[in-house]
Amino acid sequence: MDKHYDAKASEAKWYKFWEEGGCFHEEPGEGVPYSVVIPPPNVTGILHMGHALNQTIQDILVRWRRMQGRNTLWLPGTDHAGIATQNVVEKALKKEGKRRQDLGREAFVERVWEWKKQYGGTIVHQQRMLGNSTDWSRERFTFDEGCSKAVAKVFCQLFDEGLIYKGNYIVNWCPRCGTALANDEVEHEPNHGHFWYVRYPVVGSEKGVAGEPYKDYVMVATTRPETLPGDTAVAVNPKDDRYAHLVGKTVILPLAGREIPVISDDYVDREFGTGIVKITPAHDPNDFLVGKRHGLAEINIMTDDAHMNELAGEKYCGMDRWECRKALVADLEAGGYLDHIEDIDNQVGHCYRCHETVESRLSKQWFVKMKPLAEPAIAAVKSGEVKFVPERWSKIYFNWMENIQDWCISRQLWWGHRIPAYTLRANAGAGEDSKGKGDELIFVAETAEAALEKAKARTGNAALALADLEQDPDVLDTWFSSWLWPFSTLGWPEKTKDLDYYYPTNDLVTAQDIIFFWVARMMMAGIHFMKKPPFKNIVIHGIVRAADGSKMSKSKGNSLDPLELIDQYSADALRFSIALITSLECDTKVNKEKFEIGRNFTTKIWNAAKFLEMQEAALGEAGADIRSTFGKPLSADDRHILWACDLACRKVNDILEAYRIQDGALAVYDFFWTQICDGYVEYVKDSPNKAVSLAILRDVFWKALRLLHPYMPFVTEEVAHQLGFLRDGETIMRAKFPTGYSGDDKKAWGLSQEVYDFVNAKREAITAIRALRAEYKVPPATWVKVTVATGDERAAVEAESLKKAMRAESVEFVPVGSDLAMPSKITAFGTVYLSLEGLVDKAAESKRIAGEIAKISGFVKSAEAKLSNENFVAHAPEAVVAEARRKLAENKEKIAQLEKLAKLFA
RNA sequence: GGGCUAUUAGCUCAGUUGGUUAGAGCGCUUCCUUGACAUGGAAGAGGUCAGUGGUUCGAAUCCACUAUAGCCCACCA
Repeated sequence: MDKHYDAKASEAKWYKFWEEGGCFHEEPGEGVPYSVVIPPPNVTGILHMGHALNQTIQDILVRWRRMQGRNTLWLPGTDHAGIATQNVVEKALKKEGKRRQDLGREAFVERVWEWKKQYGGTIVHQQRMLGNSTDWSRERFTFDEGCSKAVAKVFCQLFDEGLIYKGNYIVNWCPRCGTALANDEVEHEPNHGHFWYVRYPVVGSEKGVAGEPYKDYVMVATTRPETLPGDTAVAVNPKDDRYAHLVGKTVILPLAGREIPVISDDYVDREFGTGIVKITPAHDPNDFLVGKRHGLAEINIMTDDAHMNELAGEKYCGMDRWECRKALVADLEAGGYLDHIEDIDNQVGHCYRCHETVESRLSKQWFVKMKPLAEPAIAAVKSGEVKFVPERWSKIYFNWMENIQDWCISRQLWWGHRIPAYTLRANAGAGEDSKGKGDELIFVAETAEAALEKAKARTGNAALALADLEQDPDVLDTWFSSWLWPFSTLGWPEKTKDLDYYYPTNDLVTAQDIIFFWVARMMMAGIHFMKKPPFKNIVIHGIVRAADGSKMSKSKGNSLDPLELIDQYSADALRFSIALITSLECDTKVNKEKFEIGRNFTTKIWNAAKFLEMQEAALGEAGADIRSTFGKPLSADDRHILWACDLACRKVNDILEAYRIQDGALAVYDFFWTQICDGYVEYVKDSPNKAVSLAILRDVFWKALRLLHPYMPFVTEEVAHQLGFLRDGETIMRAKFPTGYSGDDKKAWGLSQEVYDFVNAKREAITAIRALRAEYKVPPATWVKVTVATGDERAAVEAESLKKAMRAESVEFVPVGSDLAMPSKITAFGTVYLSLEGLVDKAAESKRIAGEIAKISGFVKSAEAKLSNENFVAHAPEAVVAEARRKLAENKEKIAQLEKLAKLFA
């Protein structure tokens, strides 16, 4: 083996080997399936720490299951990310001085596809750097042919079932981009605004003179005076005694002169403003809901680009909204309607793309009725059919699902799945019955041809042609394709073997921020279209944060780049470190130094492997099989490591079964570093039976590598080959994941908890002597005399190995209770005494001892009190009581010895 | 305002149904380049588990309140 591990070369080599060798691929058929779909990253994306965490967890689960022998599929892919991708391409166009409108829809979409072809693979290549064992032969794209088919079918089915409708709704509207924005696409920012107090005269009251107050009016406070022409009511709280007498009356809308009712609604906050609100259903989301409850008219007074329309009144028609605000406020003042103006700090929504102030606006959009879909999805989690890990996330899921709102699925973009709804062009013969209530005739079908047939049948006009149909210009929300991801990627709506075998998937691993957008919707779609929830477990992990706890973002410059970390430390180091420092329970703060853990561990593994190789070479018996130890006597240390290995194997399996990725990393780290390297390797160096010990080391090493493989795929593969555990062409990916030793083997080797504890006790004794040496500043070169008071007859056998470890010229054994005045420490092995032969400063030592006695006395006192408490003795488990007794006795003995010592130094 | 979560060593975090004198990594102190490894080894210092009260023989763990921090939703006319 080389002196240093070349991670870069190794990682490139093995990934190529795995991918080209089809190691990530399985065919449906035999065995128990285990499948996972990746949360598809945006095709515009580049790999960030969130991906690294998310995908590391998935790869650990997937590699582990594969090694267990499950027929495993981890399906990769990307999301077409409508608005983000369109934005990227628009930016590129801008550099050429063009807008998308200059190209026209078709050419623009073509242009986006070209962009995708050229740059869309970036993240897919970056994922390979992580070592993901995704089956690239099944890679999908939410906008590929199959997924598009699925989207069209789903839309049509939901429409036929009456679950999709087109309706007026209040949406966040960006006047500059000309599109509806999802709630998460609106950024709220603090704003210094004003509160305009406006008087609405009560009908029947006398009109005052201009500039003077009306005698009888209601005072409304508003931050949006320009929406006043759209008011269709004013509202008060039903419990507000101040205004109870007004409810049911009508008031005059200033300037417009219309009469509007005074209504009462719980939405109104008595404490805020004047306690009276103007209701503008077409321009405020809350007012919209109030309007629905009270059957109010919705008057849209603005155009798509936020200019006033004719409904705003002749004077304001054509004005920009801010211009209108000025003009209208001036007119209110002139008319005596304006009482006063107040400063107020509030929040105003901005478009996340162009930063224009978002307008709440009534518009025709497509919606999915969510309630009927949500109910079975709630039930699936309630019944335990689908589980959240950690379980608490189900609360958040229920909270959202039980208050679910209809989903606005139309977007005024060009890049995305075109809505499969068609209307007849104006000049086409539509037939008499299609006109009437102002509703347009809509034909929803998966293809234009099918829509045409429907149109012909509906209108009775057989002469209609495709050219007479006009497709809805909008596209669907990106999530409308991702919510089908677990089955559309397996071939649905076709009946494929993959779908049959791998659906439902087993685990879905994602961060908390898309539980609503994605997880909940996948649940609904899976249950509705496949009749089965799309996965069995939903594993939610935290978010990766910067060292100061803030979100990582490129603009802040506080983000770590996983690719840089891979370059500097290796993919294994990145994976292991992130697994070790991340708990599912909460967010993770990371800084660069954290990744040294994984890098150092990689080095440790490499060096330990070198040790094994060298020792075997020296012995001239390279690669002895564990079977060569059968029937041979094993030392306590040999049996100790075998027991520890067995424990580790069981532990890691149990831990991964419970998705405790972090604990698994810790367990395997501790097993390798503490048990194998610090413990057994140190023993092997001086083992009296090296051939046997090396065979054992070889065996536990191979088990450790396999336990580690899900976390550190590359270095484990490399070392497994270097040490000859695998032949050329074989891979650790397909090696069996260790489950521990058989009961028969353990019996034959004489393994037991007792032996394991004995060796731990022996090591404790060694540590105690080292500590005593350090306390009394005995130089390392000085060989000391050690005495051990023990009743354990096994101890004497260890005298030789103790000598070396303690750097003792002699180790003497005496019976328990021997009266020795020497510095000592009590261990499970026995009490160890260190002969100093007058090496210390007596005064200082005497003082130190006094302090120590005081400290231990405190404990003895409280322990005595505890043990004299009848209730404790009666209720506490036996082992706890026994342990307490033992500790008490031990500490009493400690004090006795210290007192002897004190006399010695007095 | 509604919902959720956190507060344990200087830092980042474990601590699984309540039960030893509360652990790990990093950092820090001291010592050690002995043939796997200084990206290492040995030893050590450092915590009244945010606060107050309650339940209990026993609380970091369960309950209530308080303080502080964070997240999500709704967002204020």
